[in-house]
Amino acid sequence: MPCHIFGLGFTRRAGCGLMADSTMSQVRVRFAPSPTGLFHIGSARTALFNWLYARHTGGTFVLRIEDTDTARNTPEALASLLDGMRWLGLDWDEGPEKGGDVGPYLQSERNPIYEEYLQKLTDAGRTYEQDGAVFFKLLGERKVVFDKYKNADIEKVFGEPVVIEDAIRGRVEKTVEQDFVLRRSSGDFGFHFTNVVDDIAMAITHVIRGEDHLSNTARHVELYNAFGQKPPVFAHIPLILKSDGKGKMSKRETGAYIEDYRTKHVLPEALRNFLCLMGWNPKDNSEVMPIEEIIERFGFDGIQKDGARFDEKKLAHINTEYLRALNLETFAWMAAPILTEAGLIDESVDEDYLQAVLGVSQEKARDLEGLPELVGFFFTEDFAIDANARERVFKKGDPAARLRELLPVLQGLSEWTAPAIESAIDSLAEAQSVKKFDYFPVTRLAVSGQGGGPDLLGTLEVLGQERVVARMEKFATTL
RNA sequence: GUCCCCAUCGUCUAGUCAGGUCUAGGACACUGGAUUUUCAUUCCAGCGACCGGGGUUCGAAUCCCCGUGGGGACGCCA
Repeated sequence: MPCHIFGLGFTRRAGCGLMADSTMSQVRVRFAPSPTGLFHIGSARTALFNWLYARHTGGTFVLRIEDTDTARNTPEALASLLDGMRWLGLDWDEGPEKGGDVGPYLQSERNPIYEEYLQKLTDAGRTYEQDGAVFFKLLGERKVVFDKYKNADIEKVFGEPVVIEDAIRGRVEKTVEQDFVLRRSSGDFGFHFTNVVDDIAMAITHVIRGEDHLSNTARHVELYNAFGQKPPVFAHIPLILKSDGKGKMSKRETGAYIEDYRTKHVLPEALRNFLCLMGWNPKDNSEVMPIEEIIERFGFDGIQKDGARFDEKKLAHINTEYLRALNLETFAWMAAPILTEAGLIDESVDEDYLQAVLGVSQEKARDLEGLPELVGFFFTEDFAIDANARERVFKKGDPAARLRELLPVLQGLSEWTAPAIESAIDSLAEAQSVKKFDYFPVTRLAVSGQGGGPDLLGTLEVLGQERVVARMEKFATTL
């Protein structure tokens, strides 16, 4: 069967098979980053939207590494990228480590393919060489004009505008005014060329990328036209803007890298959910929802046109919601390394005790990052008494007296459970004609050094009678 | 400077394509109140926006034009 997706009559490549008959309408999207730095939040969102669209349509998600800039690529950047993708749960169907029928998936290994395509352009008279580089020759009238931005005379081409069919923005017309480089004098191929060639060779049907590429797209359509190829559906998604000030979220912005969120122990599912909401929404006020539901509902018509400012407070909120929703086993599994890292526990920790601590603490935790601070007193006798908390506690009533009254009661308690402790305090309060409330703050301060924290009765139960009594006695000596 | 995209609460957004149901809805943040052992949680309430000006229309957040504002691109980077 002739391969008709290559208009210029290429020999059949592996990719052609994918386009045969019944799978003709199969969606194929790609994420095509260049490994030149840490995995950026904006890139991650682009990857996410491609992934969502592929999963939504049952299509294929291709990961292609655009590493043609040999001077800037690093193996670390590639590792950061693949790691970040995995961390966010964005699995690719074809690409590095995975293979596929239209590989290789590293542009640095695709030179023969580029040579072949370049030859077609040359045969069609659409290229020329200048200063050792190969340029794409636009069609149209040429004039040398003064360019104010570049402050120089340049040759401009006045040709027909190109039409971009954008799934989000509609029909966009733009004229490409200058020839551009296909192959650099170094011998490396340029971005516009490799990007388009690969999208053709990999049978990409939808190009979902940041709006910053919209003006490049005109050049790309010129190439598609020159190749006699029908351009894919473009979908230019809005940029993520920095949370304050001007401009898009760029390098060196706080929170610009996926790595930042990993070190802060943000839950990947929470970050992913938040990122879904940056420029897309399901139109019915739903926000926090399982990824399966987002996949189900994702589509171009829910995508916003203007840039979205990054709001870390909303991310924090969504992260808290995910954290609270975790079952105890998962919560414990995630918490253990963080507590270990903070030096609070080691391998010798009693698993049941750890579970009990986390059980009473989970509903108070806002994030995993702050967990060591929240539960530190469970694991050491060497905790500080918070000065502000102490001041507040001693501001009203006679907490010292309450502590001295409660101490013997707790000491003599035969059943050490939260309900038993509570009823003991109830009886004591009644006998002393004070409110039960009066016993709590000072007790919390004595056993934890804090003014707030996990449920007090639960905390006492988990801590155990011996330690509670000892801590109260120790605290009493400071009064 | 040129070209392209965009324009609803402080922020993310619904509503705009098919004009009336919008005294513009939700969420985050903020403020107040209730509950509570807690500067936690939960609940309730409040605050708070259609960028401006023209036009079309009985009627415009919604359509058109012009301003203005924001974003992006203008590399032998991707």
